[in-house]
Formats: sequence, C-alpha cells, structure tokens
Amino acid sequence: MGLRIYNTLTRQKELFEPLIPGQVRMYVCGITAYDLSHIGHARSALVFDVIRRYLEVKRYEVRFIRNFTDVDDKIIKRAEQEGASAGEISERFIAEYQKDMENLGVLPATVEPNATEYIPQMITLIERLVARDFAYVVDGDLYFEVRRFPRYGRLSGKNLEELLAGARVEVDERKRDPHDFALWKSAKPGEPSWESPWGPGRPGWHIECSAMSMEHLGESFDIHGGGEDLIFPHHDCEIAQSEAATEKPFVRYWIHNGFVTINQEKMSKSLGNFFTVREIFEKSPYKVPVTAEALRYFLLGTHYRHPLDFSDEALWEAKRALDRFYGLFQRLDEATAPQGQADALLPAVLERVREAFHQAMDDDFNTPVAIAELQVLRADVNKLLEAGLSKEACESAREELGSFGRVLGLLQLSFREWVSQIIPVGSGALGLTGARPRVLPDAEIDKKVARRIEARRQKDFAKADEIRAELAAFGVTIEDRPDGTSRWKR
RNA sequence: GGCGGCGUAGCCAAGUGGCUAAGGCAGAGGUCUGCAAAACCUUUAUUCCCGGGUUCGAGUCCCGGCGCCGCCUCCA
Repeated sequence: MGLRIYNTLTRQKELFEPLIPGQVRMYVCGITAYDLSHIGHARSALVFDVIRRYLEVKRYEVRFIRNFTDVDDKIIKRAEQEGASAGEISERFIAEYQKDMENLGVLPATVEPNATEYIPQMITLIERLVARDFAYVVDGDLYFEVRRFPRYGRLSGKNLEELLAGARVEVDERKRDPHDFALWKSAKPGEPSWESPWGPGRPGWHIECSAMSMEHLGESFDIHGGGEDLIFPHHDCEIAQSEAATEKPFVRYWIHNGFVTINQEKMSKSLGNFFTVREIFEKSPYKVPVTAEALRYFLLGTHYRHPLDFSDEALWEAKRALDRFYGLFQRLDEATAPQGQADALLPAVLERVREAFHQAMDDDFNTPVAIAELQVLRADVNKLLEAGLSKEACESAREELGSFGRVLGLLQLSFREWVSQIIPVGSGALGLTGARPRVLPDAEIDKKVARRIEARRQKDFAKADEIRAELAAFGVTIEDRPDGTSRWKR
C-alpha cells in the first residue's frame, strides 16, 4: 500500500514515486514579506509541514525548500509609506513570519531562501531563455513569450484563446501577447535594482521560484506546492519558463491547498476579511502552545484541498475536542490498576489504529480521517482504562497517541502544560463571551482542594460544595475520584 | 464569458459503485457520584440540494436544474 497524492497537473490521485528512490525533493511557495501573515498563510504552511512530516514518517529523506519573496511591488510600496528601505521591510516581516511559524510549531524547512540572494541564478536562467528565443525586450523590460510554449496553461486547464475571452486582462500593447509575463523589470528611480545584461532592474515574480527551486533541487524534482490561487498564473509561468529553459519536466506532483474563508468568502488582504496569526495568539485566553494546538487541530480537521471557514467558535470547538485527549492523558498518568486486567487487549487496539491512521494519511494526506481515528483510539483506551490498565500499558498507550500526534504536530504537551495555560485577565478574549476568569495559582488551588477533601471526609457537603463553587469562579473544575481524593483542572 | 470546485444530521466534517453513511462539537437519556465533574453506554441523517437516467445495486457514475465559492489581476 503506497502513498497517493492528488496531482493538480493530472487532476487525479496518483501513486507517489519520487524521482530518486528514498528521497523527496519538495518546494513550496512561501510568502511575500510585506505584512503580518494571516490564517490562510498559516494553513498553507501547516499543510505542507504535515505533508513533510508524514513523508519523513514514511522514511523518505526530505529536502524541503520554502522561499521568501523579498522584492516586489507591495514591499516597495510599503517601504515608501514607512520611509524605510524595501530590505528593511522584507527583513522585518520575514522575522515576524518565522516567529508565527515557530509559535505554530511549523518545522523549519531544509532551506528557506530569500529571492534577492539568487539574482545571479535568475539572470543565468533568463539568459538561457533568451538564447532559446523565448524572451524579448521591450523598453528595457524582458518578457517571456507564451506563444512559444504551446503547453502554457496546462496546469490550470486554460488555453490562450479562452484566456483572451476573459476581458479582465489589461492589454499592454507593447507585449506580443497579453499573457506574456515579465522576467526582468528595468529599474525605476528609487527602486531596488541589480545589474544585468539588460540593464539595472529587478526580477519578475515567477522567475525567482524557478531559479531557487532548480538551485536547491535540480531541474526536475518531485513536489511543488502552494495555495490554489498560485496555480494560475504563477505556477503555469514557472512551468513554462523552467521547461522552456531546460527541456526537462519541471515538477512531478503539484499540490495545492484550499483557502481559508470567512463567511464562505476567501480570506484576503484585498477583501480586508482576515485574521492574522498574531492576533489569534494575542487575543487567545490560552498561552501559545495551547492556542497553537487548537488552531492546528482546527486547520487539520478539514481536508487540505477543501475550503475551510474560519470562526472563533470553530477554533474553540477544536480546543474542547483536544481537552478530551488531555483528560485521557491525565488519567493515563495516574495508572491505578497494577494488575492490568485489560492490558492484553491493548496491542490489538493500537495495531488497528496504526493501520487506519496510515491508510488515511496515505490517501492524499487525509488528516480529518486520521484525526477521527485518533478519536476512536481515545475512546478505546478510555474503555480499557476503565477495565484496568497497568502503568506500563498506560505508558505505551500514551506514547502511541503521542507518536501519531507528532505527525500532525498535536498531542505533544503534558496534561499539566495543557491545563495550566490560561493567561491572566486581559482584554476581551477572542470568542470567549463574558469575563475571562481570574487565575488562581496552583498552590492556592491545591490548598482549597485539600480543605474540600477534608470537608467531604466529614460529610460536610455544604462546605465542600461551597469550595467547589469558589473554585469554579476561577475557572477551576473539580473531579472526585472513587477513593475520596480529587483532581482539578482549569 | 471561459475553466474549476462545493452542496452529507442543529453545527463542523469524512466517505466517490455494494456490509449497519466515519469522527468531532452541541443536545437527550442512563451507569457512576453525597450532589457534581470526567469517563463509559445508549440516542440524534431509512438518507446524502432538486429532477431525470445508467446499474442487480448510486451521496458515490451520466444528463439537466437550483444555490454557493474560487481562478481568469497581486494573492497561501
């Protein structure tokens, strides 16, 4: 049984076979660094993070490149607005992005190149296109001539005639075809520029990804990914210029993630309907690891190719679902059945889930099903725990859940970490109606819980209930054990 | 206008020809408990937007509607 991946190029799921057995070379289009990242960017990063992790679980050696576009019209514009240089702007937002990704638990890529560090490679690539007569100059700008590349538009399923019918293309009379795209733009006053055979200027957007991917992965590689809005024109242009230059197939598997929407509409800068990753963390009543995990669980709960509607309510629903896993972890930590009456049943339960989990992930990275299998495992382990699991069995169950979780970047915290992660009173918490509960230090809670245990021992239930209500006001919930002791959580 | 996608329970979301339509959240009843909480058990879609068709058999394939969304311009 092998991994099957939906390939945008062929519009079907295909058995994954890397060019070099045992190795995977993948490139994902990263961000243009001119502003804070929103949840849509987070989704893309997370999806490819999980794909990368799963490929590694499948024992592939993965070489994973995720780039930054650090020169571009929007960066230049922002730099003008702020009286800074384009380099300062891109540097700043690359750092902000790295911080968001770290908070989200997105693993660093093997190489995270900045476009401006690859100008010579871009120039070399463009020279090859010029030599092969795929490029022409107009007023110092260099264009790729799409008519010379008959397969242009194949990835997006478009052809030039149909594209022309769409009246949205602003026709530049100087170009031979409206869809010819810039490989090199001549410098305008005040703009960042580099020397080139065509005069000082800067690269077009598409050429950077071709140059960086080829530099790090070779002229043909396995996986190229990005958001589905990049299919056209960006990825079609990449294919055209790369294959025109090399005469080799550029990429074997094209993977595109669906959008995050707000009220069913694409989340985007231009519509202004976006949440930044930063504000999710800032407004969350929980500390970073817990918020990150809730966001991850939420984002992976929908298949990566489908649209996903974001709402704070849905986010906290994910948090509640995770609470149940961590509740199980708490009980597994306690492991109160030395005789382990149900131990013998555990291996079969684990084996079944192992199988189902991998089957789900092998089917085009079906994380919703994979998560559902973890939920089934959670329920199964709960049942066995009730029947009696030894300390060793509890540990192996916990370990197994952790190792499945690791693939998705979930379930890596301890119960204590999960549950002690409320942030003290702040401004209105995102999505939490009413006042945020004040936070009581653990020691205070332990003291009150001890007093309550004593009250219960003396059958002073009025007092016990009073203490419980008091704690509830601080967002602390009590669970009494059969042996008269109590555990708490918030 | 061209190309593509989606429409499954109160909500979210898998399933793309065949056992009883996964799983989560929310709800109801029960076991447990001093009462709770948590957990567990039971329960919540005779039915998958609508209408035809193919098939022994269809959310699943085909045709025609309706609704929503995306790409065709920068965009994860």
